[in-house]
Amino acid sequence: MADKKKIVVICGPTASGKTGLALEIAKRFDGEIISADSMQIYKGLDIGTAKATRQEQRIARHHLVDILSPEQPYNAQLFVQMASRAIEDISSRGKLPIIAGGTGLYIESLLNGIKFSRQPDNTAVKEKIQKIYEEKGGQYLYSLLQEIDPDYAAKVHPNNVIRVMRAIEIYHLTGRNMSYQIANSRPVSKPYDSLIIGLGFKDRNKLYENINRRVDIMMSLGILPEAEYVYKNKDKFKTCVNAIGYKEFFGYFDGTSTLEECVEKLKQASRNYAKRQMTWFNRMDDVNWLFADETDCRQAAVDMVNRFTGRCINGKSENQ
RNA sequence: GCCUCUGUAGCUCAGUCGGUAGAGCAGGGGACUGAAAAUCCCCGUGUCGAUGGUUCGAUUCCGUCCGGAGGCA
Repeated sequence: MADKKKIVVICGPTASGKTGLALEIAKRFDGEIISADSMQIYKGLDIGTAKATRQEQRIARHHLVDILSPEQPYNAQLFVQMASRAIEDISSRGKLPIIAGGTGLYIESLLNGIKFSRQPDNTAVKEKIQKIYEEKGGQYLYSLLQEIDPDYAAKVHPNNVIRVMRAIEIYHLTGRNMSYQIANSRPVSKPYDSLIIGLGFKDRNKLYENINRRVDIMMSLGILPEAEYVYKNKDKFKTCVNAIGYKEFFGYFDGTSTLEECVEKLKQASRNYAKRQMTWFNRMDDVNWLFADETDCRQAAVDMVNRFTGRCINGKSENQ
């Protein structure tokens, strides 16, 4: 326990103020920020992914932002690898690693030290499974999974084709099924000594208002050219076509819907996403929740980190 | 003023040849081990516009009234 690296994690739904809080903590505690975000990793996608601005990034060093080009794939394994390395690096220089982001799977995988099995290039196998799906349907795929891995099949809904395909894929690539992977991927103890701060809202409508407002701001900042860039490359940008903020405008570029409709669609998609994020983070263990709509989050978070790190970089707390 | 259409869940609309209703979306809850900003699961009582009438029984048929859309003058 004693030699585990200390990290601070800031999670929460989109538009809850993670970026601002992370900067504040970084400033006060001499920290560096590691983005736990599946889309901010991409260069050229700034406004739609709500990256910290250039100026903000100057306040504290950012990791895992702007390091892949949009045609490159990104996934949980890569994140865990790169984030672990970044934590080592930051800690070795005596600074505090701050993980901030909204991608639940990534954060949880990192915190639990999930070891993903070695996996060779999977595109061929993926295509093969995809073809089976197109020809024989989801029910058939599911029956394959039932044979390969009855335990995992019992946990996955037959309609969840992506999961079913992935489980079949992992079996073909590694020779071991998903249940085996899950059972053997967790170390005995968690790799980091972590303080997890969750940003939540007592009143969900406040969160939704924040989201709507932020989409309007994105419009004024020029999200449209970014969206058009993704639209024009949608066949190449395999991972980031999924980003909320771009695909909602495709109808506008196709001429099948108005700009207004697309903006509404974007707000809607963001709200739905925020709710899914809340579900994920609510389930996670050891989250210290702060409610952005009723407490002074900044100060409360600073106090928490203070207690956690046992040091006080910038002197006294503000309320004295 | 006359004629036609229309008023059903927060929204868009089905439907009931008269036995008090159901989809999609929204909303709520949940799942999640290499696509995760993805993918998937569960949750539907609402004076069926108002009011009279016919009927054992009306949201459904008839009358009147009040909204809304269109057409003719």
